[in-house]
Formats: sequence, structure tokens, C-alpha cells
Amino acid sequence: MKASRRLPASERRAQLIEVGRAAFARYGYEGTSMEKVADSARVSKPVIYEHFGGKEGLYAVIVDREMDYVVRRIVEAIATGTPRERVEQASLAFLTYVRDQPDGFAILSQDSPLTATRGRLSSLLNDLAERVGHVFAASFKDAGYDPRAAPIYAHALVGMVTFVGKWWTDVRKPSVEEVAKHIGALAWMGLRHLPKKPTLQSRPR
Amino acid sequence: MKASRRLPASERRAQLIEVGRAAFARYGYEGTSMEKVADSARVSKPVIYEHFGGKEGLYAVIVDREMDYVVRRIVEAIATGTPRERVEQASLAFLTYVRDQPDGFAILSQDSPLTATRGRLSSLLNDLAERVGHVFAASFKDAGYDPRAAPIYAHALVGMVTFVGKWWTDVRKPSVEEVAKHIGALAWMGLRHLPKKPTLQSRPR
DNA sequence: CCGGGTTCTTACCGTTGCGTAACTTACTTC
DNA sequence: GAAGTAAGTTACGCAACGGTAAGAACCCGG
Repeated sequence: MKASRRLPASERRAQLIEVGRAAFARYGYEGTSMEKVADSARVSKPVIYEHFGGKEGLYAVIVDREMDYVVRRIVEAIATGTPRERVEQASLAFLTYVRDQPDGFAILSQDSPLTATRGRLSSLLNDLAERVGHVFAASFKDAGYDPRAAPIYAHALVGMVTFVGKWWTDVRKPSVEEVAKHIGALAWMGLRHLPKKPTLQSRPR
Repeated sequence: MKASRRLPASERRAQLIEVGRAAFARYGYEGTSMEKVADSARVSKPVIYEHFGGKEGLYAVIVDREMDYVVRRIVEAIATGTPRERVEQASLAFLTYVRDQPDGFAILSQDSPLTATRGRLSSLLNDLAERVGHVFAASFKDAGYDPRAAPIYAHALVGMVTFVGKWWTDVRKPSVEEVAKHIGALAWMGLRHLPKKPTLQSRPR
């Protein structure tokens, strides 16, 4: 073979990110070895260490880029429109991301051992949920709902879309637009008809 | 120290399951070493191999028990009552499980490398979602909704509760009953007011 | 064709982790 | 108390992985 030629630093760096992203997506953080990444890039290990310092460094760069990307996509989606449209567009944006960037989504939905050690909650999607929570808290206050419940709903929505996304990558059956319709409807109708003070209809036993 | 005495096979086995469960919950499958499990049980490695054959064997037994347990809890919860009560009770049952069995929940919500290799989708909760999907499909048909959309909603609900559960283990702020109220309301209201044919209110650009 | 910087490789170290072979210790039963 | 069985230990083999030191191959201006 002997395919790969020598590359300038910036290109090599970009290639390593690409290759590493695919590896981390497929095998997870622990399951990915530097050897494999190096081999996939047709390069020897020290090259990676030269560029990223270590495994964590490479992973951090990849995760950072991915978070930036997906957050930007969603922020764009909810920039304008009625509340309902925003919910729908956010779902659609996320599912479109899942479809177009399955590797990125796989990385984000893995429990990353890095953030798990320093942070409390492992999931990177938690950040996203927290941001949504702040948006919700404001809307809740305006609408006369208890803002302390906002995080619950925020996490519920993120979890909903995430889990459906994970499932979708497997079955790939209805189009993301179709799925987004249903998710959007469920979320919106749920929020729209929320009682101010939810109660449990606990059944008598 | 020299605390642990010799135990009969069945007790040792039970103890190893308990200890292993805690370890897998805390460090994940890959992050848990047999050495650590053995040390925690005040026993040497070959004892574990005698009982479970290997790491995968131990893990399989633990996961199997856990799935049995949680499924039984939920099946009990949705055995009787109105549809709404079932949704609420299912949420409450799951969140109660999250509260009372944080280790078990941690294990189930990890991406398990074992099922990931042989199966397609990693999550063990996927099985749960699939079962819910079947229940939904029947109800959908009766109510005049498209049963092909059932899996979407099933995964949405499971993802919702799971993600909120994960978050709850971290903050532990409102009681599970309180959280279940909101989740139940969101899910129920969403399902209740679902249009037969959801559409996207795509905004004009 | 020669010096200087960049890019990359070979070869290795230390550690960790799964799994096993050979042996020892304790308990029970006659 | 000896024989036999159940329970457990020590010590090791072996592979994989993260990381690094030392130097080779390449490229370009002079």
C-alpha cells in the first residue's frame, strides 16, 4: 500500500481528528487505542502525541468541536418562530444532526470517562439540557408555571430526542422529518396542556 | 484486617454479585477490573472465575438480574388502572427504582459493551422500550392512530424517563413523586392531545 | 550539495488486566 | 485422626495499551 505521503502539520492534524472521531464513535473512548488510530491514519503513534499531547487531548479536541457544532445547529433552529415552531425545529435540527453526523452523535451520547471524572454527571448532553432548562425557566415564569420544574421538562425533552435518535440510527426507517413531526407533537402537546400544578392520579389500592 | 471467612458456594456467589454490581455501577464494564472486584470481596481472583467463568459471565449474571427486577416492577405498575394511571405509575415505578437502586440503574443506563458487540443497539433499555412499543402499538390501533408510530413514542417515553432519572440521581432535589407528577403529566398530556396525523408547522424562511 | 527545520519511524519501557496452573487450607464424615 | 472434598491462595503467562527517547527521512533555501 504505502499510501499516505508526508503532510503539513495542519492537514495531518485535521486528518487525525477525522480518523480519531470515527474510531471513538465506533469503539468508545476506552475501546479506542492510539495504535489503531495511528494505523488508520497510516502514521505512527508519536505523530499523534506530537499534535495532541495524549489520548485525552485528542478526545477533548474532538468532543469540543462536536459540541460546538451541534449547539450551533440547535441555536440556529430556535432563533425565531413561535414557541411551538421552536420546539419542532429543535427536534428536527437534532435529528438531522443524528442522521448526518452519526459518528458525532455516537460520541456525544457515550458516557465520556473524561467529563465523568471531573464533572458529576457523565453525559455531555447534560450541558445541552441545562441550557434548555434556562430557556424553559424564563418561559415558565412568564406563563405562571413553577420555574423550579423547568429542569425536569428540559431533561425530559433532551432525553426524549436523544433516545429516539439513538433508536433511529439503528432502524433508519421513517425519515427524520417524519420522526420530528411525532416528537414535536408529543413534546408540544405535552407542554401546551400542562396543568399548573400537576398531580398524581394515584389509584386506590 | 483478615475479615472474611470461608463461605459456602451460594453465599460467596451472592456476595460476589453484590460486590461486582457496585463496581460495575461505579466504574463501568471496562473500568472495572477483576482484581478490584476480588479485593472488594476479600477474596482472590480465581474464586470469581470458579463461579462465573470470566468477566463477561459475572457481568451477564448481574445485568440479567437487574433487567428482571426492573421489568417486573414496571409490569406490576402498569397491570391495572386507566391509561393515564398506567403512564403515571410506570414513571413513578421507574423513578422509584432509580432512587432505590442507583447502582442497578447506573449499570442499565451504561452502554454495555457486551450487547453492543453481538446486538446492534447498545442500550439495555432498548429492550424495555421495545416492549413498551408493543403495548403502544395495540392501543394505537384501537384508538385510530398509526401503529407504525408507536415505537417512536415508546422510545421517546423511555428516553425521557431515563434521562430525567440520570439527572435526578445527581441533583436529588424534588422527590421522585414530585418528578413523576411532572413526567407523567408531560407524557400523558402529550399522548392525550396527539393529532392523528402530526404535521410540522414549518416556518417560512 | 549542504545546513536547518519539519515530519515521521523504530524500538522500547512500565503498567495493567484477563485468565490459568499448581498448590494449600479448612471443613466434614467415618 | 485419616481420608476426601469443598474453598481459596500464590504466582505466573501473556497480550494490550499509553507514552517516550533517539534518530532517520524528507524538503527547501542558499
